[in-house]
Formats: sequence, structure tokens, C-alpha cells
Amino acid sequence: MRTARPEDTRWLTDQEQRTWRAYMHAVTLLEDHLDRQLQRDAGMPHMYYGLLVQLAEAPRRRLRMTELAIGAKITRSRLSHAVARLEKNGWVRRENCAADKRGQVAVLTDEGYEVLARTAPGHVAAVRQAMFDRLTPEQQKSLGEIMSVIAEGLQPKDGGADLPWLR
Amino acid sequence: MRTARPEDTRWLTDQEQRTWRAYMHAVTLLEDHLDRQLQRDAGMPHMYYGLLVQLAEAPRRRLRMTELAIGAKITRSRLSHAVARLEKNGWVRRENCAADKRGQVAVLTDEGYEVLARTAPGHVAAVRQAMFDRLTPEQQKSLGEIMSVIAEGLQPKDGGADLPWLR
DNA sequence: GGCCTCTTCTTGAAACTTAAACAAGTCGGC
DNA sequence: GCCGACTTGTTTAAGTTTCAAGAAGAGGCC
Repeated sequence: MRTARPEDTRWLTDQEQRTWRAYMHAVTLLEDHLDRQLQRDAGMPHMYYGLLVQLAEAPRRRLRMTELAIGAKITRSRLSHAVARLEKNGWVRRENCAADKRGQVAVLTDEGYEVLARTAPGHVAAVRQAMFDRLTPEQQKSLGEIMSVIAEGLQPKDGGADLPWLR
Repeated sequence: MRTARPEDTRWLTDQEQRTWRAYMHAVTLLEDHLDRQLQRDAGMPHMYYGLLVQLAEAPRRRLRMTELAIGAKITRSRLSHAVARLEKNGWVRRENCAADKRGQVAVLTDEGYEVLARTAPGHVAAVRQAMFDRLTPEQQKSLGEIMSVIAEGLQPKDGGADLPWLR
């Protein structure tokens, strides 16, 4: 990241630039689309919906705050605010963690589960319509591989795959 | 989007679900990564940087607000706030539009151009490292096609490709 | 001209995110 | 036991985005 000298920069080729812009446009439009869809039908932004989904899938519908944050790829701070809001809606409840007195556990309430059950079909349909219905099976496979590679590269694993010289 | 009955829902297959999650994770992590990179090196979020880039590429480094909003895939309201901030930084200037008294033209200042010139190399490097360096040429090509398809499908073209029955 | 409708852009408030600082608790070593 | 370093989760303030409302001009039609 510390390319100090502009003359050393490997600029994007025309092809790469087109790809990058298509990516940015698609991502911007899609996130916008889903945010609106969920705000309208479920009364919450996409990220919050994702939190409820994770809780619904977890054993006993509960997760430590930190695990939830990691799973959702967000900071603990952001999660704190989000859970506060979801709690106000009655969709999530906080409990103390028995094993670690610092810990908090977010629990999906029955009411929260209801919201999810009621709105999931519409959301899946939106995702299908915007993405899967427009892609061939090969493209879907390819997309999955590509996104996995990118996500892996950005995972803040302090194991230090990014810092081999510190091994 | 009006799938009222859950029993009619075509849920995502396991494969599709994996793809969708990989997508969400990659997109979340990448946007986060680039936002941090640009906040640190250029003092602005990714979206704002994109606005300066568009202005820099436009003839005479200026664009009507609405065109800029369309190009960036954001609402005029959001753009209004964003330009207000960039103006405060001295990177953009507003001018009245001669042809349309309602219109405003956003103009990239020399100072704004400087910021771009100074920070572009670092940003390109970040994009390369996070995306292009990790993908094969075939994957890059595929990604471009896939994202174009998705973006097209979400383009708010009132021509109504989404509403064929209204034709 | 006068009227109606649409477009352009801005505004203000509420919601959401970020960054930094902090209280409280854990853990290992001494 | 106690110290120091680290972890957990929250809080505050500042920045950004959204939503609804509105001022001002454009443009068509009579």
C-alpha cells in the first residue's frame, strides 16, 4: 500500500478498470436495493437482518457478542449499537455470559424469529431476482470462487498470512 | 418481491447460499478495507473519492449534480451533502449552470486534483492487492461479466424492463 | 400570459457508522 | 496474591446516509 512514487504505479488496464467499475456499480446498486427492500418489508437495514439470521442459525439462537461481530464482519462497536436497536424492537435480548463476566450473549427472541420467518421469503426472492436468476450455473460457481478468494485475502487473521516475514 | 406465501418460496440451495455468503463477506470486507485505506491516506471515504475521480475525468473537470449522482449511483440528496463536505475541504467548487437556473455544476479544484494525484497510486495498489492480484485472467473476465449483468438488472431505468406488463 | 406538472437541488431531523477512550474482567507470570 | 498486558463490550462525539419536505425553475398546454 505504500507505493510512494506515482511513476512506479501499475495502473489498472482498460479491461481491469471496466471490471472494477462494473463491480462497484453492481455492489452499490445491490446493497441499496436490498436495504430498501428490507427497510420497507422488515423495518431494518440489511446488516441488521443478517444479524438476526446468524442468531437464528446458532445453537439455542444465541451468540456471544464477539462471535456475532466476527461472523458478520463488523466491529464490536457497530454491533453494540445494532443490538441496542434490535433490543429496543424486542427482536433480540441480552444475557450475561456465565463463563466470562465481561461477556454478553445476544439472544433472538420469539418475536425476532417471527419477523425473520415472515420476511425471509421476500428477501430471498429479492436476492434471486437481482442475482441468481440472471446468472448461468457456471457464472454462479465462478462468482462463489472469486468472492471466496477475495474474502479470504481480507480476513483479519492475525496469524499473519499477510506478514510472512514475521513468522 | 411479493411472495406472500412462505410455502411457495424457492429457498437458496446450499450452493447458492455459500455463494451468497461469500459475496456478502467479500463485499463487506472490501468496502471496509478501502474506506479505511482512503480515510487514512486521503482523508475521505471511498464514495467521496469516487466523486472526485468522476469529476477529474469529465470535460473541464465539471459535471452537473444530477449527472454526477447518476454516475455514482447515489441519490441527489446524498450527493448534496457529500459535495457540501468536499467544498468545505476546498476540493470541489459549485457553480451555477448557465443553461438551467435550477442547476448546479460541481467543479474539481486544483487542490482537489492534487489530492487525487497524490493518493491514486496507493488506492490502485490497494484494489490490486485485494482483488486483481488474487484472480486469474479468466476469473477477472468472468467477474466483469457477472457484475455487469447484475448492475444492468438493477439500473433504475424507467423504461420499465422490470414492468413488461405496462408496455 | 397563466396554470399545471415535473425536475433540480437543498435542507433538517433521525438513523446509522466510525473512531477513540474507557470500565471491567481475564490470564499468565512472578 | 498481585501485577501488567490483553480482551470484552459499551459509550461518546463526530461524520455520513436516509427520508420526507420544500423552494425554485423548466416546460407543455390552453
